Order: sequence, then C-alpha cells, then structure tokens
Amino acid sequence: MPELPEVETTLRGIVPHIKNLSVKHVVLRRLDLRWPIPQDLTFHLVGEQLLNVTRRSKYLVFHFPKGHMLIHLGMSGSLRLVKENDPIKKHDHADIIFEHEVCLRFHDPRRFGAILWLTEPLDTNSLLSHLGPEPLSKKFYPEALHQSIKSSRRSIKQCLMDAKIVVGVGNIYASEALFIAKILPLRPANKITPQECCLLVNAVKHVLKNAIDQGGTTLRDFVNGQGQPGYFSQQLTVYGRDGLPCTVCGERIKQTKLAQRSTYYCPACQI
DNA sequence: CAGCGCCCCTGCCCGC
DNA sequence: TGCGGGCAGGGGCGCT
Repeated sequence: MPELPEVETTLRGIVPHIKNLSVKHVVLRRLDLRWPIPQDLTFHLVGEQLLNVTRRSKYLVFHFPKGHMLIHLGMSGSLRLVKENDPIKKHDHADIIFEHEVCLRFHDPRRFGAILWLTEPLDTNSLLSHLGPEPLSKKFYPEALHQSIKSSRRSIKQCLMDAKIVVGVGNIYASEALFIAKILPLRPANKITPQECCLLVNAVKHVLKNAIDQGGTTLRDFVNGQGQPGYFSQQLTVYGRDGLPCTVCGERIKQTKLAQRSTYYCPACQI
C-alpha cells in the first residue's frame, strides 16, 4: 500500500509508456471497489487519447479530452504495465488497453482503491477540492503548517496525516518524519513551536524525497509500474522497529496506537 | 465544527 | 494442519 512515494513511483513508471496513446479497449472484471467503477467507463475511454497523467495527493489523474479518470490505490492497489495477453492473476480487476498492446493493469486485493470518471473541473470535485498543499511544493512551508495546527488539540501525528493540513503523509512517513524532527508523535499540535514546524516541514520533505529516490517502500507487495519492489524499507528508522535499538542513541524504539494506527518513536531522541 | 471511531476487504502471521 | 484473532501502507463518512 502505497503512500505518496509509491504513488509517485507508479506515476513515473507508467507515464512515459502510455502518454499520448489512444485507448483501444477496457476490460473490467470486478466493479465493486471502494466505490463502484462506473459501468460506462469503457464508453468514455475507448478511442480517446491519454493526454497526460498527473498526481494530486495519492490520486492518479489520467487526463483525457472529455474528462479525467481518477485512480486511487487504497491500501493494497498497484498499477502495472503488462502485455494484454499476460495471464490474469487473482485481484486483477481492470485493464486499460492502449495501442501497441500496451496494457495498464489495476490489481487490488483489498479493494480499498477506486477508479472514477470525472467530467467536472478537478478543483470542484469533492474528493480533491478540500485537499491541503502538496508536501513537496512551496505551498507547504513552516509558517503555513504552524498556522493550520496552532489551535488544534489533536496530536501532531494525526495533524500530519490530515489531508486538509498536508496531503500524502501516511502512517509510515509520519512516524519517520517525526523521528527526524525529534518530536514525539503524541504531542498536542497546539504545543508545537514555529521552530519545530520548520524542522518538521524539512523532515517531511526530506523523508518523502528520499523514499521517492529509492523507488518507494515495499512492506508487503508494493510494486512499481514495471512490477519491481521499492527499497526504502531498508532505510526506515523507526517504523516497524518496536523493541529494536534506536539508530541514533541505542534506546529501544517504542510502539503505540494513535487513532487506531501503529505509531513508532524513540522515547529518548524525541521530545 | 473539530475530532473521534467505524468501516470497507483480503491476506498473512502468530498462538493454540 | 486447522482455526481464530489481530494486524496491515487509506480515507470518507456519520456521529457526538
């Protein structure tokens, strides 16, 4: 399951191979994802040229002349480029087949993902219109973060994972960024100083950039557009390391639950 | 209205 | 070897 680096890795892996190609046909094997795949997706896509693919938050946006196809990978989704006649595996729910037998195959065991067709402008869509800044953009900066969390009584980790505050920081990278910034995940957001916001913004950008450079994190079954795993999991400093020594000070990493999500931190390094 | 918890679903791992 | 419980990277939604 993909966090932002995995979605970005997927995007970079597929764009050069499908941009400007026309859709030949569409195969939908299962419609019941998080929301049903629209029955008429085939009608909207066949014969149309894919103008571009972009990313907003963890949504992949496929730009067509008459609308946008939105794909979200949920917890377990992946997109791969295959040959049309590659054997179908369990949970291969949809194929978009382009010219030259280029086939984009959507695979998602848990079916928390989504494939949607939008005709309204992107910025008026209810899934996209309320999203906060992209973490790697200049719109995510220390003063803005401080402004948006300074009166919140939630924990800083929950705020980091709130897409209205900043998009794309999921459960793994929230713990990792807080470790780098030396801030305890449970700290109330309204107690985070402007100086700490600066550390945190830098940490979020650093950890996400790093993960993208490594091709994303593979915990279970993430694969990029070519079916290859990511390598960032070898660099995780706290996530999943409950009881193991902190890489900085040697203290044992602790695990706790925050809003039903596993949370890891070093009780010595982080305050 | 901020914030919490539920829930969608399959697979995997662990303990008995 | 089988079974039940718990856990997993997301995030919209309904309720308080």
